[in-house]
Amino acid sequence: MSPNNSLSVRDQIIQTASRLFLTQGYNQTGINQIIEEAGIAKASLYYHFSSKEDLCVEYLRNRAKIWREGLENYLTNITDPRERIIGTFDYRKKFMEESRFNGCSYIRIVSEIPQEDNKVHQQAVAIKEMHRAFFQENAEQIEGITAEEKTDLANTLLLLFDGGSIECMIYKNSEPLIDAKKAVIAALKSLRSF
Amino acid sequence: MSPNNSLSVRDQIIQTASRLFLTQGYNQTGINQIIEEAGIAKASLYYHFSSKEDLCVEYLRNRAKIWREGLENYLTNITDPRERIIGTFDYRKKFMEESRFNGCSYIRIVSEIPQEDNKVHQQAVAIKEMHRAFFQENAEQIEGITAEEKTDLANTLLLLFDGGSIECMIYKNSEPLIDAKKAVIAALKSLRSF
DNA sequence: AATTATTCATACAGACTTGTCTACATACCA
DNA sequence: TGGTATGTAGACAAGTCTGTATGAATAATT
Repeated sequence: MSPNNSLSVRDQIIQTASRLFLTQGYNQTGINQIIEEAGIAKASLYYHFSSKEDLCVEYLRNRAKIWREGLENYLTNITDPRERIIGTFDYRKKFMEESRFNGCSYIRIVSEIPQEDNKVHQQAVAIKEMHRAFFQENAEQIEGITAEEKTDLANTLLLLFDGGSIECMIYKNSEPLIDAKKAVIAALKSLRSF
Repeated sequence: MSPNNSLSVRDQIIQTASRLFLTQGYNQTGINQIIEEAGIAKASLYYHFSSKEDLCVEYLRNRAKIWREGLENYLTNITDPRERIIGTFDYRKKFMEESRFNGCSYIRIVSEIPQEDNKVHQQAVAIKEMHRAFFQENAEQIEGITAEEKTDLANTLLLLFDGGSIECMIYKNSEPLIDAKKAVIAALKSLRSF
């Protein structure tokens, strides 16, 4: 019975909160604006989420899920680890464009909430760990290079991924991720086995 | 006549605001906390700065100045552009350690204030431009490579610089900047002239 | 010596914040 | 038919925030 669409109230809250957190920032978005733009009652928000922090944790989980599922879908049928790595940067570019260059939710949140004992902060760091693991796994599947080269490659990929994501936000265009992809290809080419 | 030291009231405000903006974030730091911890009156703050935003702009300018002067000093007597580039990552590591891994003020501020028409946001982007120009200038001084290679190198350096800075904040250690330096050396080595 | 610049302490306005509560309506399920 | 889950509207508490105002004291400068 949502006014706009067929989303459940809970999903309507998550979707509106995501849009506002991304375009305005977490601390500059109030509960009152969320409920107003979502078209739901305040009591409904607090029925589904125990606090604004809790809502933010769910927002981060949801963003991570959208990224993960979208990436998996994008990389379907690509098995070569080098191609999967390059494809990840292509998809990141697409993801950032679809988010209107506000997309790196975990960097944004860690910037806004630097306290390590905060559960929102911790959730953001956990998402970062997911990205690290992804690159580590794919680097490990590259054959003909040493373990050290694999680790170095994974670290470099993560740096280029984060740098590209953050610069997309700063410059409001996706050039940095094109540059990052170039650097990734160069890094892969400099490996012995390529 | 400051209680703690011999700083002027204005410098005392900047210093306290810098510490709090970095450790707590801009939006989670109130004017009242700044004046209390700086040991000055509220009227004194508004005598020197017309608003909190204005204070934040000065904070960003001051951070950029500290970085720029510290880097120039660190690179004294180093003329080879490759060595200057590598030295920049060494100094970034040092800088981040001294800032207790909260140091990338411009990324933090853009994350907190994503509105492009905001003067604080604009000042942060201006700092980023300074970094871009620095890498561009040094890349251009490398001899024996094409103009395109110079541009690609500068872009890669900026990505690794930002990625390393942000990951230092996320992981609260300087490993990412060690990794970034490694990647920089690899990128320089892969150039024809090296 | 007189003027101006700087600083103090503190009260206050006005708007905002998150979260609670009341009271009621609807939907589903047993 | 009765109970539970989910929803609405909106008032309210209790605190936060930025910025202004008042009125006096001290320091620097001319």
